[in-house]
Amino acid sequence: MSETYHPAAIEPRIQAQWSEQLADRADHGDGERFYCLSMFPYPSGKLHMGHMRNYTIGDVITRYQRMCGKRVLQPMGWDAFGLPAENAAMANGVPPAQWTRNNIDHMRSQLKALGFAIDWERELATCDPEYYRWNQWFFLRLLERGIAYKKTGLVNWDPVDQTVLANEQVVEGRGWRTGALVEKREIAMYYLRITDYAQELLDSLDQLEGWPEQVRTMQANWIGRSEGAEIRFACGDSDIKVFTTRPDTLMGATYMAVAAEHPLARAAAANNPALAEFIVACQRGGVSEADIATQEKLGMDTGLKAIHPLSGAELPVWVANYVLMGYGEGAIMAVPGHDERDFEFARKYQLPIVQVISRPDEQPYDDQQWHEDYATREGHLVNSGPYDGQTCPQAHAAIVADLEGRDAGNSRVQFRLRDWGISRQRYWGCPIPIIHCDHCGDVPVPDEDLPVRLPEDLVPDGAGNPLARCEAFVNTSCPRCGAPARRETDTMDTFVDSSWYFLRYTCSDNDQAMVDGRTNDWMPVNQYIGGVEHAILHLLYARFWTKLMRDAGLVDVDEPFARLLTQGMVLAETYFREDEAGRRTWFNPADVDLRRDDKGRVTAAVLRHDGAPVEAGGIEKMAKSKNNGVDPQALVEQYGADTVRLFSMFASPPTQSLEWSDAGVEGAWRFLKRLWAGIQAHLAAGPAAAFDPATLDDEGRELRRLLHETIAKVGDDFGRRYTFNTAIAAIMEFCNHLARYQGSPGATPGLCQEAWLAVIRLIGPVTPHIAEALWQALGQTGSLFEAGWPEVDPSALVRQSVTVVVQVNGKVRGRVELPPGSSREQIEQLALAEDNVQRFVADQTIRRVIVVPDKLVNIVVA
RNA sequence: GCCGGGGUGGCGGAACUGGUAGACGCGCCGGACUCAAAAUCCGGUUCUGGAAACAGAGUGAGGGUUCGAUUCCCUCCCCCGGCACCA
Repeated sequence: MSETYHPAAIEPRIQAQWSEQLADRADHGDGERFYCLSMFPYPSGKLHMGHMRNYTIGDVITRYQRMCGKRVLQPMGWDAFGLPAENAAMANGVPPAQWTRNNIDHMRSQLKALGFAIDWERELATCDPEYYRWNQWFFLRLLERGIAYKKTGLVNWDPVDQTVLANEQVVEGRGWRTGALVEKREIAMYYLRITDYAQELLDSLDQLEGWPEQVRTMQANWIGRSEGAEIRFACGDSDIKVFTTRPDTLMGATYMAVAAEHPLARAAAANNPALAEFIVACQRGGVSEADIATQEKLGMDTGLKAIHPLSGAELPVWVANYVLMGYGEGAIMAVPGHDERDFEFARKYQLPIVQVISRPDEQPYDDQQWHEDYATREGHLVNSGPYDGQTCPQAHAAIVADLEGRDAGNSRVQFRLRDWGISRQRYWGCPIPIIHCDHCGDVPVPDEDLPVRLPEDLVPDGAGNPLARCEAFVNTSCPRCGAPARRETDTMDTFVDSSWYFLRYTCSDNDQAMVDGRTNDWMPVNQYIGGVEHAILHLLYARFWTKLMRDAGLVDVDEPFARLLTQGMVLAETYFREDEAGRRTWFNPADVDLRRDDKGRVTAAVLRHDGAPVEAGGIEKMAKSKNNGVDPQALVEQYGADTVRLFSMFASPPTQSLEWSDAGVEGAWRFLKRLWAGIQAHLAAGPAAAFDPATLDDEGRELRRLLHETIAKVGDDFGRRYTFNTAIAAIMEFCNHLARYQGSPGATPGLCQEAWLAVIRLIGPVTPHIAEALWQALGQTGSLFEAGWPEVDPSALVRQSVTVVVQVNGKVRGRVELPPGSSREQIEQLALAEDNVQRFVADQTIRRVIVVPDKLVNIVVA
């Protein structure tokens, strides 16, 4: 054993041993199965801290579970299709395929250097035809079942580049490359009927007890089930169908509003140039919900009148930009008296506002000013003819019944969730296996012709999909009639790729089927780990896809992920200088030095190479745009993988954001050096004889109690709480005690040996290389990770005495020592005898004494 | 705008079920070792007052419940994530 800690020598040696032992294979060992999965990365170039943190969390859980005797599957793969590869291609002229595969090779080697216990035999990349052929195959099954279908949808359109833009490519209403004002455009796309599964996706959230409550809440809100009524308003020769959650307010409807894309709006615009112009104006701007929800509410009267189904009143029909074509029917009945958005709109356009629900305590209704209580269901009906005096629930039922009687409406459940549009007008994705034939229409590619391979040599230029211009790809013949035909050039949403990759890991070598029996052996994933930013979309689509595969008889599970851990983001300080024009230049924290006052407060920041000051821009998510990214690779080279792993687990609990700190990394490095030195000193003292715990002196007994308390604490933190930061803090704390004990004259070497062996096993999941090396140095044979988790000796936990805090009126005034399990009377008596307590109780009357056994006494005086 | 989360010393964070606020680490201050520095080791470190014992204040702001609130309830402020074509 070398005298000092040299990770650069240890880590490759230990990794080679693991590799030789096939230690990381999931089909190695015979314990209970445990599937530990981290969200696979997009191969963006190099590993960033978010990846590093995500995979370290997964590895800690994997190694801990393996030490507990489980047979663990921890796979890895690549979410390899997507927009960044096209952007890189535009910037560098390199085909996305080449760029992506180079990145994968580099990032794989980075992951291997970090010592993750990954079963690399199962690696997959979604851009491999052997993977995406099953996207295509299953899409064709969905088409047969009617789950996949074609309809039109709205997209962002860049009129200059003549291309569809992603929401992130729309910056302040303009195309990111051209600066042109973005328009909404309607195009034909393939959709999946996720709304057919809305109720099940909602109901089964209750079974996901291993998921964070906030994620379940977000998904439930996203699915957005609401109960209400569908109501039909006659309008000329047709009906306007609306959905409302408040049929009880029907008598307060004073106008109708339809989306700009609503057929009625279009029809009305045909001979109304002003309206046509307004509808065109509504086409401006992006399609994202955030854009639409924050824009100014605008509208225009169509001149059409709808007939109120109960009162027979004529209601004006408006086009309004706050009505969404994608939700409900693309039309609403407006009740400005009791809906805040309708109220605002009615005030703006001087439409009538009618109160139909009473206010609390019969306060008068003020139609100049919105009040929160207007939207409640607490009151009774007013101004509603026959329904006056009924409560809201009574009126709800009565009005729906009357509508049903007139065939003008019925009860209905509505979901906010919309069907999943999977078509993308992009090159770097999985081709949709459809052939367009002039005679036969849209014809599915026969199974035996799968996969439809994506040509890998194209380079996008930002103006449309290069696949559409690739004759070799597009031109084919119709599988049905043999006539010349064209391939579909849209590709699939990359969320399709990531909706089932976790199933494929279980059988990635099977070239005959999408999944097989091994899939059911491993599923569901016991622990899934990934960023909270995926809390809704990815996780919802993966749940949905799993249910689709279940209904196709391919898998048995209802839900893919039994337990979910959502990790926080990795943040770092930002530094910048601003020029006269207000443009900011950002400097990497690694190039900035801090000045401090004598209390350690930061007073200034200067750029190292020129010594001149820079401004602190606050702590932000690590990002290229702010130049505040810290490269894990550089730190691994400087300190070794174990130090970087240790710091990233120690700095904050996994679910919270982690603020990067080079000084903190230094602290982790120092701890590992002390650990090494402590064991070095222990070994230098000669062989440790066996010892009898019963013969230990007070110091020895105390140390052994701390050791076994620490073992219990760390096991709980790793296995149940997933608070790795507190586990590491407890290990550090114990090491401080152990080093002090070891250096004391009466130390028992056998106890030190027991303690060090336990410490190494406790820290092993976090810093596996140093732990394995020290395990060997302490004369142990076989791998540390085969050695099992240390067991708590209950006899070591027994205390001689406990400290009880004494409060007077809730303030701590003293402490008393007494044997555990002392009676209330004993505790109270000793507490009252304490000197400082006496000072506060002396001339006062004791009103009450609260005793929390072995912990606290509160004496209430007056 | 809507949905979800967060706010505790100079800094990252701890306090798990309403019971000692500040564990552990960083930084800073003082000391040891050294010709010196680095590394390492020892001591101190929430703020205010005090030599100390100790006292007062203190968990984003304000209010409430309770013997007792970082923890539960109400109102407000600020920051972050998601919003369906970023992944």
